Amino acid sequence: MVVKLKDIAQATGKSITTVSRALNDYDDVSAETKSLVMRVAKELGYTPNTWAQRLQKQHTETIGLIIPTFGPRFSDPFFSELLAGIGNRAAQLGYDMLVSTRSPGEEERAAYQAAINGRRVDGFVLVRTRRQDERISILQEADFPFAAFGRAEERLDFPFVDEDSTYGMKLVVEHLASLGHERIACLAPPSELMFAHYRLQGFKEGLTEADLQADNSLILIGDLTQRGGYEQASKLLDLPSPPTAIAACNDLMAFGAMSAAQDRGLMVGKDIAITGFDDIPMSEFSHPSLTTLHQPLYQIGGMVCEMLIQLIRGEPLDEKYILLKPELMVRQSSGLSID
Amino acid sequence: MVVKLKDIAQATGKSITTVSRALNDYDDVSAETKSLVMRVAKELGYTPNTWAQRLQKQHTETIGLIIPTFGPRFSDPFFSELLAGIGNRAAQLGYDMLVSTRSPGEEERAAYQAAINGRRVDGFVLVRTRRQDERISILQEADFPFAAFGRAEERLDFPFVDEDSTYGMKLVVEHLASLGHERIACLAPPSELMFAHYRLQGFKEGLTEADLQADNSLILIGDLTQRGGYEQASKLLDLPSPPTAIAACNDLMAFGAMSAAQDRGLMVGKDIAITGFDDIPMSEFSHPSLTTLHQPLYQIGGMVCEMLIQLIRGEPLDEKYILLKPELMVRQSSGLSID
DNA sequence: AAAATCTTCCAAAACGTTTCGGATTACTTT
DNA sequence: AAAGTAATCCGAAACGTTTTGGAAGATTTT
Repeated sequence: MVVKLKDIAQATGKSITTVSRALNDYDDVSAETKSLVMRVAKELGYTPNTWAQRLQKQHTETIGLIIPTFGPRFSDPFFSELLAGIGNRAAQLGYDMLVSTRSPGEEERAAYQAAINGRRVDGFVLVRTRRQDERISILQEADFPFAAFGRAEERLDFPFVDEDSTYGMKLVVEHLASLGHERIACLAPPSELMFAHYRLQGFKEGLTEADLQADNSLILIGDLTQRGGYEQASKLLDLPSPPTAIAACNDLMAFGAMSAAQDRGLMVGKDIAITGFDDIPMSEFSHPSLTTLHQPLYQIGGMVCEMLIQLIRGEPLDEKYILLKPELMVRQSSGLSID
Repeated sequence: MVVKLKDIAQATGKSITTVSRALNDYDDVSAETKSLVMRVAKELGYTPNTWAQRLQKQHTETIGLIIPTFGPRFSDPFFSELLAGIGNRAAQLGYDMLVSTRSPGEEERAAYQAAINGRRVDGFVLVRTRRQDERISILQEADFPFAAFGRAEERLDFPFVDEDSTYGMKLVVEHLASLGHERIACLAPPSELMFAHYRLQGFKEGLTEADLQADNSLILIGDLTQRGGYEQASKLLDLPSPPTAIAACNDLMAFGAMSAAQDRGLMVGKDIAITGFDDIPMSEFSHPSLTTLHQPLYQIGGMVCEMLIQLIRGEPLDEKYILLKPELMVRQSSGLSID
């Protein structure tokens, strides 16, 4: 049988109220009673019933995270890093994390609504923001706390952490241009994703600044997976005049592109330059190692989580908008100067 | 304001009881009343308060997953695949998933105790079983439902899914031996992990069956990360007479080993053979692509989850013990015959 | 016409906790 | 000795739901 307050009350001869107040360290309970109650509670192995507590206190000490997926899975290392960052910070701050996956659309909407109305979580971490992001409007209308990794199209006001993707892609293009590349292709993410916008913008600005011609046939959209990168890069490489460099908008697609190049007998880092974005742990160990932009995903997860919890607790936010500068990690895949 | 049963009762002129029963489709409510209640509930945007429901019903429709970590993170793609499998199956069956990470020891124990006593979840999925696994005894003593991915040392009786690692490693050794390798090294996992035991056993049995000498100096323990694989493989490669093949016990270490070899100017798949275990999505796209053992992690996650939920619901289990045969995926990293 | 059976409804209790608003006792102060 | 103040304690209400055990009325059976 599970021990409840009543049992402790009986064992100590005190009332339920007093036991409760003793355990919560109220100061209208004598030191004596407190220590008695504590001792007995420990002896009996008491742990509070979470639901009763939550029903009463009206908050859950739980944050929610609904990962948007297109296929059924989210095995993207990008998410695992982020998830780890969020989860561990949450644990440190005494919060649980409720995780699920939904594909954007009716299902996702319903999941948010249910969680909000059922007060299942105290707030949400939003990841991979989209241009017209209905999640944001749902949460804002319900006046429900959330913090996001990523910005939104319209200048909606909510706390976020984001990296300056535009800046990052400019760095990459500048790097490639400085190596002598003139036909630089881009593997872009699906355009409804907010970061697709920023990265593509950076890519284009980078070309302009390097006095290079933008060629739309060299911008292909991939689904962020290795397979997608492979397929789109194959198309690029089979063009009559293929690019000499491919800037992928995430590492996974870059790996796919590397495979496509290697399958065509090209030596990545010599015959062709390939770059990524994210710097997932893998990229340091691939062959050749991947030139990419470092995002401290684990830390970012922690930051978003902390923001959210401050928001939930009604504490003032240290910073409401955080924009990080990604760092260019030059490795082998971009190679040396091509001339 | 959040809509509750009382509001619907008021709006319809029925009692709270009737409203509750109408919404739950009891058959002592007239069809008329039911549809009225349903309509009004929809109009008002009613969603039940989860905690009140749980407090009353005494179950949570939530499964727990505590990922054991050594460092602070769990960005291992192995876990993300598995997590995805568990989470999606759980969602399909109407369950939430509560995820956290703890490093084995006091912290982990406390997390389990709190979740059990606070009835925070209905059951646990246990991953990465250990030889003396206190989690199992805690759960069994509390008579708390759980299903595991992995077996345990003592023949404790609990439902599990596992792959036959011994068989898998034998396949690998056989494959390497058939290519002419005689000095085969092994990158083993920390020995307290249950699967370390099975994989090492398979490795040794494989050697015996191939009439090869086991050489303990060729068995090194790594921490399952790329970095660990890199470091341990470096030691092997710097031996006076280095191995010609390295069988790593997971893909991540295999990738690390590949880097170590490549950094020494060796061509993997030609100068040295390297194999992995798990077949994470990455391994198909690495260069060279990795010969490894395929485990359907996503499906395994789903299976364990389903077992657990059957257990929770008191339904008979389709199968209580599931042992899967991993499949050898021969790719480039093991190369061709070496003579 | 009385008794039995359905059908439809509901008041009240229960789940385990926290909190509100006193109540009691003991100790100080007048 | 009476009045005031602290220090402890506790009964009852509340959180929002489900379930128990019946009640009321309509219909059928005897």
